Amino acid sequence: MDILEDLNPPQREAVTHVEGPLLILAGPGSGKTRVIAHRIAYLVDTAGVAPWRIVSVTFTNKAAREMKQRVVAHLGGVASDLVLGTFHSICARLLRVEGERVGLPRAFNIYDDADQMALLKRAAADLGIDTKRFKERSLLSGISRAKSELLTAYDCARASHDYFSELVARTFERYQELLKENEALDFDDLIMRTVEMLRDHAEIREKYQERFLHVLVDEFQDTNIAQYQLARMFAAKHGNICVVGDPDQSIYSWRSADIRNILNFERDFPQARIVLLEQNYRSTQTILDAAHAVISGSKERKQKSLWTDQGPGEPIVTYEAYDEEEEAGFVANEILSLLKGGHDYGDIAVMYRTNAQSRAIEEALIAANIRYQLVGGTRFYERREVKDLLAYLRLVHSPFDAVSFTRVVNVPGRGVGAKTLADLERWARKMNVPVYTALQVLAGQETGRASVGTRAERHPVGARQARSLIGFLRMLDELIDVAAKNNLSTLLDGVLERTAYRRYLYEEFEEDEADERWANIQELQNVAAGYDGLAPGDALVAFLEDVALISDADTIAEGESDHGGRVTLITLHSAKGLEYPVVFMTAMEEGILPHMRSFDEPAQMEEERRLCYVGMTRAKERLYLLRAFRRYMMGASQHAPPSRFLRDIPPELLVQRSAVSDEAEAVQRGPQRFREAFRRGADGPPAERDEGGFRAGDKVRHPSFGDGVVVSCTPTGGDFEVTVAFKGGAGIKKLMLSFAPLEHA
DNA sequence: ATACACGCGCTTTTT
DNA sequence: GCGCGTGTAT
Repeated sequence: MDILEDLNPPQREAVTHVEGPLLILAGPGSGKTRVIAHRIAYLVDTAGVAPWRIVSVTFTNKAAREMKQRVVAHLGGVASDLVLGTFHSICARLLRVEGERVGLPRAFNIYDDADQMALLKRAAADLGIDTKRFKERSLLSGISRAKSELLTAYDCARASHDYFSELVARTFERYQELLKENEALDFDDLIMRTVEMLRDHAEIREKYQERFLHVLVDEFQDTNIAQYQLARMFAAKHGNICVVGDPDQSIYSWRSADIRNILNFERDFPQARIVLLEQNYRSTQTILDAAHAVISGSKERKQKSLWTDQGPGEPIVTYEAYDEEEEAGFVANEILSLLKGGHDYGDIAVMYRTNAQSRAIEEALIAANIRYQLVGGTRFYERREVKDLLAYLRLVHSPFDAVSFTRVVNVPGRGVGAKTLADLERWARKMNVPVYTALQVLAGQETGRASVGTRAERHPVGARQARSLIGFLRMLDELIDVAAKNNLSTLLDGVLERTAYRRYLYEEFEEDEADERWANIQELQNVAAGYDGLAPGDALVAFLEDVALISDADTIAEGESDHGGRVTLITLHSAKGLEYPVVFMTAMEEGILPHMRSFDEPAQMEEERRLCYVGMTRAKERLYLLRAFRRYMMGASQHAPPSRFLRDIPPELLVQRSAVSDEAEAVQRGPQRFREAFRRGADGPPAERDEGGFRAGDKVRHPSFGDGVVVSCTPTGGDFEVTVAFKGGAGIKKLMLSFAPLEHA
């Protein structure tokens, strides 16, 4: 079979082991996606398995798409019969098909994080919870964690052991009621309800268990208990379950991913074949050695090696910048010379621990005129204008969706304020009907003439407000009508037209901001147009579902080597599964990587280590490990010592880069020396060495910004803020200098 | 009902 | 340094 030819022996074993459970432990860059794709092709071509009897679960939609492409390359069109997607998308599909039989509304909406928060706030408010003391976010994550272990609100209540967990249980119960009222499922529900459905309904369970001859799970180390349970249920009849993962790349425990699943797998399937993929086809030996040195610092880890026959390649470049601005400047400069050296924009990624760090990098890249794409941050589908329009579409799909209703009932403004809305909601609750129904009743009362008593006795809303509300209801009904008869583009046009959304944008925002937001809406129209081939009802369902389950990482442009490439700015988490010839890891500092929130939890510290490992192993040819001497965090400038992970890397693998060696060395030695270097740098006479630091007119030289003149120096707390005008393009910079001797020296 | 001003707490990571 | 919620003035 020719598909086996270009595989190494363990890969070949992983592909051809057809019968029975299989655990593939695959190091980074070991070709695991290829192995899965080949395995699917092998199952179909050689083992004669019908594609529709194979279910293959990936972590992101992008991974699913990639997988599909690869399988199509082997198998052609029949690949479209595969059940291939993320846990969430596969479950959503299953629930659409079977959900009605188990009591799910036929048109449920899927709530994303923001919707969940909105709902949770209501639940907390209903219960009178002091959200100053108990954060909505932690209540929600408590609920989420419970669901990912298949626990119900009732289970939680029984297991609650302190006040907080009791509160979580109570909030959970109310939150779940609200979801039901709104005809919505959250992310965790998608999994949990599917598991419950299969558990409680024998005929549905048997149907799928009979059907799924082979189950494949990628990124197994990132699955939670519920997902593992689901995979096991899928595979229960035929027992052909193949999971692929790498414990060293487990970085999602905060999302309830349970590293124990791998151990449990070995326990649940003692006869499972285990295959280790250790040969790396991605990185140079230098990068692998450094990454290995970092991950080896982890305790309780299965010893696993990584090797390549590629040779050592370039040393890893480290650099300590003065602050994040200079760090970003270094990145930009280095990118420019890489581009000159023949690299393409698409070859390069800049990675960071937290999204907030992207700003400094972005500014530097803009200044240097370097094209980039930002992954994460304010995502397209989280933009206000996009969410508004989606809320309209969701209302059309399911008018009982109160979260969407609340969002747009007064957007654009139509004179329905918070008070009116609250009155309406209270009234609806009194009658024990959804808000939408209450609104219909209200409309009936206002239009019908046979009214008894005063208006206030019927509904609690003022006349003007009632008119606005009825207008909104009529519009919604019209749109529902439009949706039934027309394609999705027409529906979206209808929404825009009837709401005069464009006018609203230009009234609400400055012109250029309105332009930008309108462009986003046009982009949304482009996406919607892609569904115009489907029947009206199906298109809306498919569109809303795709949008709810899509993540930003799914839209990363492929690093095509044409001239349209862009430098990628991405968090370490989102970078998992990707690879780039050149990788910059920024902010290799204590407090950032590892993050300060991990300091008191050894298990979390281990996860930070794995995160660092994941980042390093994204690099194919060149790796940069950068840090800044001080960094602005939460408004204040703070000194950050180098990351402990840097210390684990053998020095012979590293080369320290500096712009001007003397000064750069001073930077590394701390502010005292740095200041001296600063003074010494220029040709003028040294300023008086009084405690005030610099004086206006002092000539200075900075390792990155070059020569400059001090404009002012003002003491702020224990520090001095020095403003320097630099010659050439660097402009005026403010630098913070500290006189306190630092542990750094 | 809306518009603006002020204070507060906080930032991990995302399907 | 920013977004959010609360408070006050039109």
